[in-house]
Amino acid sequence: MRLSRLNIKKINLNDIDKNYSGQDILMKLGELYQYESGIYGYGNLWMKIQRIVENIIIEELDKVGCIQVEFPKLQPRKVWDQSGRWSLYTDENDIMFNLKSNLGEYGLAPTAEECATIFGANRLISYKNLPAVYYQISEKFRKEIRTRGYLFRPRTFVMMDAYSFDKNEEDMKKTYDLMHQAYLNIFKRLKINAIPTISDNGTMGGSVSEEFQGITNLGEDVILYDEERNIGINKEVLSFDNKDDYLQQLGIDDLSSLKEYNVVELGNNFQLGTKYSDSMKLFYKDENGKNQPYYMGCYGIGLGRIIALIIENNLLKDGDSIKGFSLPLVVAPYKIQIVYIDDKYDVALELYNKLNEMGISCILDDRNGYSLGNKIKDVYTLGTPYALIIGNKFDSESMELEETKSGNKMYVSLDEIRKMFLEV
RNA sequence: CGGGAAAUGGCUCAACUUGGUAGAGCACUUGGUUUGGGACCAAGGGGUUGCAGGUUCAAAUCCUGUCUUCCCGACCA
Repeated sequence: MRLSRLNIKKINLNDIDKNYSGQDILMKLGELYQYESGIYGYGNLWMKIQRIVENIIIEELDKVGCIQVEFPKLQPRKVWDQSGRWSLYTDENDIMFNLKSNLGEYGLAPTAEECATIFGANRLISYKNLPAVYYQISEKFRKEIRTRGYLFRPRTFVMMDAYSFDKNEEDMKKTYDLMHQAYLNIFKRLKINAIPTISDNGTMGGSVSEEFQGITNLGEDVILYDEERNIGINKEVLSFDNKDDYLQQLGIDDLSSLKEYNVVELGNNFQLGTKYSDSMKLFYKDENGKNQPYYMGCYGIGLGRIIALIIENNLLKDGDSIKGFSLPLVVAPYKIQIVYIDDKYDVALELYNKLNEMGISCILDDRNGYSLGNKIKDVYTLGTPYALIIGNKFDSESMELEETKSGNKMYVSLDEIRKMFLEV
């Protein structure tokens, strides 16, 4: 990408939000825009990162046999009436945006159990079709009473939600475990420390659930973490009447050995059992041709939260002041940002073309009127992991490559760059 | 929904206490000099101070209402 085409705004790093610096940098650049509380527009950088995160999630889910689909964002009321959750979501919890029109009443998807169950039941007619897992990655809409932390808790956000169908409880648990493992793989690839955590089941119904909590000092929740077994327990559980049941279930008897972390909920998985199959009266035929309920599970991952967490957890600081951030290589849409002094434009352009040909995506900072120093500073504000600096002493066999996260500089040839980025 | 805070140019803020019709830095435009770690000089554009009402000769400033945004809590696949 040529930076002259991106039209980012010049920013003053003294002005940025001290709490959510990374996201505020994107706001000030114009790469995020807030229309009103909790409703955002996303720029090039955010969307490119999102596509990468999506692809990693898709790859890992496909690996365990999940099927990518898409359910409607505009959901007819009758779909929600079928499970009896319309009033729960529009009155009692008042979480769903709903609207009336001359065509009828609708809700903007806050989740999709009903749609998924209908969709699944339409084609999972026989026990021979089971198990099955359908998932989508799409925007969700929720009337969050209080938005918070930019994209950590907005009112519209992108989420992966999956729905599993099984013959019985035992199979449901197997699928649940399979998804658990897929989640661990996803977070591992994203370089995020996400801890499987026990907590309250909420209003989803079903008996078993777990959260995947990402460690960040901006976190809303507090968990106690058992490092040895890589399992956490939400601190709120300790105030429950039946907290001993939870602790016993986990085999925890000494709370003092657990570490406390602030976390943000990145994923949440549930064993739903037959709740939706029963309430919506949607069944499959067993070996004897009799109706049987689906044992379902649902599984969610918040993409926006993942991206926000990655950005906020990888800030670059100079003392107390924020310089920018540095994306982990796996999620960086552009791996290298080429900055040059004006009379080295030809060299820079040639390198830009060669890197692109090699399949190493990069940014060419071809803006006019910027000093080399200006351009280097903007590498940090865009989060690009590496800066290729082309100055007076340029030597094609020993080019200056700065790793922004560490500030370390190395001197490499094009061939060595190829090895670094393509043969990892 | 309970508690708190703030609304002044694109951004971050000042002026409000003690009323006299708005100012700085950054950003933007033009010209010139710079160009290796967020340069400089000169000129210029942009705000009926969130909205409505009240007090007053006079309101960004005082009073009332209201909308919005942010923070704490409650809530929350």
